[in-house]
Parts: sequence; structure tokens; C-alpha cells
Amino acid sequence: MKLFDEKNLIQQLSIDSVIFGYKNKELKVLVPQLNFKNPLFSLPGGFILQDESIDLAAKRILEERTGLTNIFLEQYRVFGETNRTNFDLIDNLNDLGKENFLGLGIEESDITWLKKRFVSIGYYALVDINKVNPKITGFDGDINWHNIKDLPKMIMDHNEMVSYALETLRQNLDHKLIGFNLLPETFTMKEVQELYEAVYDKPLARNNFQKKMLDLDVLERLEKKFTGAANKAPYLYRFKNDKNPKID
Amino acid sequence: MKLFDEKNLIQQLSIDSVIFGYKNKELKVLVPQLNFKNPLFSLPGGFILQDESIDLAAKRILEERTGLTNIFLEQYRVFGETNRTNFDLIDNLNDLGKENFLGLGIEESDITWLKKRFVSIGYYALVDINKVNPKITGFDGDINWHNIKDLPKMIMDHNEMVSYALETLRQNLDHKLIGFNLLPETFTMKEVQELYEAVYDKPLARNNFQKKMLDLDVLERLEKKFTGAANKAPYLYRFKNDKNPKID
DNA sequence: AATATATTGTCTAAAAAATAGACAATGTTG
DNA sequence: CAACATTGTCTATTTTTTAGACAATATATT
Repeated sequence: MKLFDEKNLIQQLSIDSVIFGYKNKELKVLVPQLNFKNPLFSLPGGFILQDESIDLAAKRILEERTGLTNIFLEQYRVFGETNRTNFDLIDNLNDLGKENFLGLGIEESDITWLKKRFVSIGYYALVDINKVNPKITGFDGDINWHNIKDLPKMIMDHNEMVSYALETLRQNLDHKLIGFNLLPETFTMKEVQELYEAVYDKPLARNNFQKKMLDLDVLERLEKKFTGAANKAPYLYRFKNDKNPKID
Repeated sequence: MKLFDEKNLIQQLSIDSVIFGYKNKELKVLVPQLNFKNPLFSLPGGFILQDESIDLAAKRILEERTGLTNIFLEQYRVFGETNRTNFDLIDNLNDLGKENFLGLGIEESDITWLKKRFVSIGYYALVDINKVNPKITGFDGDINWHNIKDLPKMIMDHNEMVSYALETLRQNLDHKLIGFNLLPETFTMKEVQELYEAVYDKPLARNNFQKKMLDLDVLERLEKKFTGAANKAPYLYRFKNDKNPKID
């Protein structure tokens, strides 16, 4: 069976997603690793079916890796330099020897497909990291969360794709209120602030941050959270569901 | 000769550009008209050569219509619904009768090419309308500036593409200082304000607008402009060249 | 049981920015 | 040379942002 059937897929056009998660006060990105002689890192990506919108394709690709539906997902930029080819991947496949990659279910026609130049539509997703159980699919040997400040060198321009995604996230975090997609259902104000600090990579003033958040009128105050710490217990908050932008 | 040679072009991927101009206090868009039995309006667009980056392709397509190099041009969104096909165009070609469109230099293979679903990368451009001499190319029967508030119904989702482009322009006008690309070399403060009012479609306070603009420290004050009107002559200003973003 | 400590929630003062109102300057007309 | 329309700028007011302060409180310590 052909992996890449040009009859069913749009050629030379791909989707790559920067999946953001948040844990331990650090912004993270989900990065699969392709297991060849030299491990290759690559953003989770895929191709677009002929009868599938690009948004649905991005959603499908995301579901394959995270098991999640209902995630915040938005295109942010197209990457279309002429040097965007899968030469890294091909080199490694060739290293395997033809008989071996044929064994993996890869055909000559797949190599031809991959050899072409690709234009890639960049999407970024925001997920509650606790809800994700990363799945290994396709060529993946492994898949892991990496701190955004310590990403491995990835294939092609994927590191640059992350930079642009982060820039977009920073621009949208404030006025589109999308950050709560990175948090669990309930959270303390401090946790929200730490998330913002992780995204912007700079400290924020606690008193004014709290005021600004409450003034937005998007948070619902719940019961207190008793952590056992020797101090006043913080309130838990929930993002008002009806304020949640663009999730379907 | 084939018009659309799949060997040299990326298939099912196109570029469409919203070319903004400004005149008579109105924001305008350059729209070609395809001359068939029923005139069809369509954004200026084209395809991407195999050895050409998407930015260069957009630039080339723009140069073909406007004769301008050195224009502000930026991608803003990808449109990829499954119903994005050239059925309008095909219908009209078929109406011509096969022998006639063969006469136009269009081959059967071109029809096959056009029939497929297309993903389109939207670019928007800002030009000095006085410098543009719109050129008729390809299928165009005519090409004209249309007031953005009074655009004709265009093919596919091109009207929606303009809406998104305008939204992007509005978001970027203020903090990226790109508006001056729509004005001639020199201009009065009132002209800048009228441009801003045209883009945002709302009046702005004169005194505070002037202060804000001058505080930006991007304008150079030149000599006065004596119009012959019975009032104080306004100064001319020039946008400081070294502040101009992203033009090459 | 009283005190100490760390953190939270909120208030107020100060600074900065945005908005609104006012007026002098000036190029032309009558 | 007065009348007029528009421009450039200033000041007052309001709103927003930032910084500083302090009371409330959950637990640990004594």
C-alpha cells in the first residue's frame, strides 16, 4: 500500500502544527522524533485529503497525535521557501537501503512524493497538557514535550516555524483570551500569572495582573483551594465557558 | 502551448492578492474583470513556480498587474475550504464552446487543471495608487479600482478574502506603520488622517491624531503646501525612509 | 493558645496616556 | 484690513496603567 497517494492528497502542500502545552511554569511544545540511524526531530504534520478543508486536515492530524478533539487550533502562517524539501528524511531512508524501507511499507512512489518541494501551512494548538496522551504514529519513534527554550534542532525550517508560532501566541494571548486553553478546568490566579510569565518570558506585577484579569469579566470565582501551605488559601477560578473563543 | 503546466507549477495551490489603493478619501481594491458572456470579477492571482518561493510568486504576480516593484506585500491568511473550485470560470469557458476556448490558447489539460480544488494563499499589498498603471493580463478583459465599500460580487470566496485582508490591514495600520505605503511621497497631516478614517471607517479627533502621529517620530516636516485656499497652509510631511518596514 | 510567616486579595497614590476643549497663527477673499 | 476657514499647539480633564501599601488568612512554631 502506498503511504502517500497523490490521488487522495493535495501534492506539495502540507500542514505542520506547533502544539503548545504548559507545565511546571514552562511553555512546552510536542515534538515527535523519527527513529533512524540519526534521530530526526520534526513538528507533527501531515497532508490534506482532496475532500477535506485545511482546518479539518489540521484537526485530524492533531487528533492522531493527541487523541483530543475540541482543541484550540488556528493557522498562523504559510512557509514556502524553495528549499523546503524532505532531504533529511530521504537521506535517512536511503541509508536504510531500499530493501529495508520497502519493508517498512514505503514504496518508491512515496520517495518520489517526498522528494518534491513542499509548502507548509503552519497551525498552532493550545492544549491542556494533562489531557494529552501523545500517540506515536507514522514514522515516529517517539514523541515528547520539550521546553520551548530548549528545543532540539528540527528538520527543515521547523524551528523557525515554532518562533513564528510563539510570536503569534504572544500577540493573541492578551486580547483573544486564548491562554486558558493551556490550563486545566480550574486554576488559581497565581497559576494564570505564571502561565503569562512563561509565554512572555518576563515577570509581571501580581497586584495589577489580578486586577486586570478580574476586570476582564471572564473568570468565575469558585471555592478556595487549601493546599496545606502556611498561608492564605487562594481561590480557584474557572474560565466562563461562554467566553471561550473559537473551539469546535 | 499549455497555459498551466503542472511540471512547472505547484498544483492546486494558488496565490490571490488584495491590492489596496487610496484616493479621494476612499480605500480601494484593484479588481480585474474576466470577459466572458457574463463578466466575472476575481482578485488578481496566479500560481507558484516550482523554483519560486511563495513570497516571490506573490511579488511576480503583483508586478504583472501593477508594473511596480518595491511594494509592501504580506501574506495574511490561507483559504482552504473544499468548495474552492473554479466552477464559475469553467462554466463560462464551456459556454464559449470547445473550439473557441481552444482558439484562446486554452487546452483540455488546462481545464483539467482548473477543475481541481484549490487552496489559496492570501496576500495583501499597499500601493501608491498614482504610481500604478493597471495592466491587463491573462484572461482579464479589464482591471479597475473599486471602492472597498462597493465591491462587485467576485468568484469563489474572494469577497471574504477581502474582508479578512481589511481586518488585517486595520490590525496592522497602527502599530506597524504601514499606512504610508498608500500615500504619495509627501502629504499633509490631514491627508494622513483621512486615510486612517477611510481604513477604520470612522472619524478621528484632529488635534489628538496630529499629536499621536508626531509623537511617533517617523515623520519629517518639510516646507508648507500653499493650496490657494483661504486659510493657513498646512505643512507637508514625508515618512522617514529608514523607518519603512519590510519592503524589498 | 498566642505568635510568626508566607501568600493572597484589595485598596490607594502616583504616573502615564488618552480624550476633549480652547485658542492663537496664518493664507486667502472680499 | 476685516472676515473666514483651517492648521498647529496648548491646557484641562478623564481614563488607564503602574507602583506601593496593608489587612486577611491558612498553617507552622512556640
